[in-house]
Amino acid sequence: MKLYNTLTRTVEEFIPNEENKVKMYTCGPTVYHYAHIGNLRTYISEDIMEKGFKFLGYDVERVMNITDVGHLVGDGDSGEDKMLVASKREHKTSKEIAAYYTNCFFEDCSKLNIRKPDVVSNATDNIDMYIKMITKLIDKGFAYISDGNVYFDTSKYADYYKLSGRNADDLMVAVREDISEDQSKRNPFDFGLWFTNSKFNNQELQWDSPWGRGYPGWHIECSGISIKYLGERLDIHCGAEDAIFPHHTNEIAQSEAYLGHKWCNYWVHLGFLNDETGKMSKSKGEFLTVSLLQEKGYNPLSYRYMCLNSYYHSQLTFTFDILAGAENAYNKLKNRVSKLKHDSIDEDKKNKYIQKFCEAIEDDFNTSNMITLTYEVLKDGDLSDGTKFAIVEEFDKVLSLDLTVVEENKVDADLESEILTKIEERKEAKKNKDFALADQIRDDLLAKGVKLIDTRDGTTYELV
RNA sequence: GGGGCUUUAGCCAAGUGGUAAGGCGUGGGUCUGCAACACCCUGAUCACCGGUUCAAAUCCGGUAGGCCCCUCCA
Repeated sequence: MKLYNTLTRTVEEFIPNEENKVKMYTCGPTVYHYAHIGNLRTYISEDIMEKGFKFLGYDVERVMNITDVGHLVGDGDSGEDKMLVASKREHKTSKEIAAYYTNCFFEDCSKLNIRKPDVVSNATDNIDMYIKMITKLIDKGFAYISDGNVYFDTSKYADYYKLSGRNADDLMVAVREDISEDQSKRNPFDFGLWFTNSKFNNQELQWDSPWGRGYPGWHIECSGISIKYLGERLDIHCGAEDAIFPHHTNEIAQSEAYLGHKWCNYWVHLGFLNDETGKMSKSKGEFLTVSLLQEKGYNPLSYRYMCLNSYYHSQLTFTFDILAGAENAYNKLKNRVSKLKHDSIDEDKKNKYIQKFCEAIEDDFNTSNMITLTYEVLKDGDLSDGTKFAIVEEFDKVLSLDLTVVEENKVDADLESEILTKIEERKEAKKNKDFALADQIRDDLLAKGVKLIDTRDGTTYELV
């Protein structure tokens, strides 16, 4: 199994801590608003990883957090906590906001056939763990208290920059105009572990701690939840590429300082989905949600197909033209599978393709080649239809494109008999060379959403 | 200012040393009363310059463009 590791910037052979077992942690969403399809791309990729490992026979334990506290609003830090803004906007409590958008998030995931991880944990449900970690970090000298807040001292942790490949001298402090430097820190890149005295004073969610009533910093959340549920040695930590610095950098520092040994061996970063102007965001341009795609008539799985057509590590640009192309390809592919007869299955030939599919998984989750392989199967004149179908069914355990799922004919009995009558009438009209009538019948049905398909064996229909 | 990633046909995209997978679209054809569907055929020397090599899209150096990050983001 080959995997690109951000720690070394190379593709490495994946060796888990425990044989045949993968412990993976995946950074989850901040639930103050709907997820856009760029957010969801990350979870599609992680879903492929989880299912890919399982397909290869690994026992996968996967954990995801839900960030329901401690995030700032907008692009600057002049505002308030994101959860708070949402609660004001919608006249709900932070808890209600989080519950509502968490639910929406998993509904979107479901539409994209993203499996819900085994363990999903709210940031606010693990406060005791953060306090335990912060206490130990202070005891060990890695953290200090200043102006009521607890900070991690980056100067005490030698390998602080190993993930990001940067160094302290070259980093700019508060590089963005709308961000001011926190004067309470000893070193400019120290980060907050616990706040009792933040610049955002009306934080709704607060907890008692040894340092006073307050709330946790963002980074401690992922470390805490990961260690709590997956233990001291993690195999894979996933997240989007923008989290490399500072989020994942800080996670490594605080976790390894806390544990006293190496924490995670493989860091996997998912490429962004950009729009034509660059990074997709909720405040800029069209807010692209799964629901919006559906309103525009697209199948969410076309978007999944679009994502799987490329390498998870690369950036991808979204336009509706590209999505339309993907939808076209997806529909054609699914259509071909649906026409396969369910005859005999040749297990040997099937296994050869399964083997090739495993090789694509082992090639750092080469989803593009998984799809290509699907086309190869369908084209292979040496395979029976039943064998092809059985192979595609196996592939779809990872691809999750519903390739072998037959859409239910949502036609009620009355409409069906009407359609069949019309088809007979049209057949009669064609026989009498009354093509005007034949075309009229075809157009009438199409207006009702019923598309006729003429074949050598007669006329069938499908709903459009 | 610094760090990282990236550049393959109209579009999406695979490919990490041996003369460019796959898909969408286009064009042509078969089928059809016509059309749709389906099927067949159809396209690039890999941003540019230089180097290493018998041999480079693939390695090295440089130039140009794009994207991400530098205390909110998937």
